[in-house]
Amino acid sequence: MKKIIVILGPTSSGKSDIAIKLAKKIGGEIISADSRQIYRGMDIGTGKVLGNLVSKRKLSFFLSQGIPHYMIDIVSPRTEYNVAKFKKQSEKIIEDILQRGKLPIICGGTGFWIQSIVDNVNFPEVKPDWKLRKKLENYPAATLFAMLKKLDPARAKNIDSKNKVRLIRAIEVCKAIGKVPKNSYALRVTRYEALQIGLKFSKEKLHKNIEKRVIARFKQGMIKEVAKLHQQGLSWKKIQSFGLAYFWIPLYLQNKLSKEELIKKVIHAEKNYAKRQMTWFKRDKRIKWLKNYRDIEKNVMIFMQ
RNA sequence: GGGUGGAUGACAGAGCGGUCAAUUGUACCAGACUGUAAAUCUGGCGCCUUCGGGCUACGGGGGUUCGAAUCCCUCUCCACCCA
Repeated sequence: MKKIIVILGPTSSGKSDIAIKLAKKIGGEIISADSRQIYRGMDIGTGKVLGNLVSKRKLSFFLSQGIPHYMIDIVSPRTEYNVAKFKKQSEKIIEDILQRGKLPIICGGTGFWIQSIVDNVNFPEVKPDWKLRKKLENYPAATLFAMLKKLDPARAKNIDSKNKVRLIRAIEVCKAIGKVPKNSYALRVTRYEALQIGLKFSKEKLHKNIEKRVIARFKQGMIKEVAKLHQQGLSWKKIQSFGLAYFWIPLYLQNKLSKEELIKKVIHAEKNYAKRQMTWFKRDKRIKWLKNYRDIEKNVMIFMQ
């Protein structure tokens, strides 16, 4: 089976550096699996550009050395993007990389997106029905759950009955194609043989890294970046929907928050985010958790043989 | 010096005689996750437990009461007002 490498980990774990080093060593090309780095104009806040990670100059340096990065800056922040699109698009890229005899390295922190490729998750082809969604949003979760139960008892069985976002999507799929296709959540036929490597840190170390990085980002002009996005016509609400720093900075720019509070909030949000990421990763027992680059390289070499 | 209002779990803040180990929010811990995933959602959160319950708790001390976080007295501290 075709082989791919995955480098994953929580925010601030230094994934990018490792991935680039590895790519250079073994002739790899990098596919970013990051749900926010896909957007153009969101550079500092998403960690695309940063001191101890990959500065813009550094990034182009590596690019010029023939290590391409895919799935970065691919759409405008106005675009509705999602896992299904990510999966389709990056699988094409993976095939292309493999065809050229190179090694695809998926690098990122968006667990769901990584899983979509590793487990070949099959998403139903049902586009968002905004009118329906708007209507359903008014109902309480219990009502939505009852609706779904009638439409598709099988899906109702394993859905989170209190999560409106999920319930609405499930109902949407049912309305469009009868019910949620079974294989969309039960059948997994893998397409690639993936070596998933996780970068592990103690919580203390990770928190320190996060603090350092957030402060560095502010120094680099993260606030200006957000102001610019707004100038370009993105509403505060839209910007806030991107989460973390993008959630809090608009409040500061509207004078609803002091700078000191802002920095605190962003650091806190990043730490919580890292925790959520780890919760996701922890349950995948196939992930090999490693600490230093040498071990990673060794494991990759063995895997490649 | 006089008066008034306060003191509640990590913090904020409800409760104002029993149904209170104490609403709620935040923080913290754990978890879920199949087309929004940096999103969305769930559970736990005094101590002990053979999971029946037991113990210690709403600033300190004392009292009233079958019963007090809730009422009374007093002390300490805080806030505001009058001197």
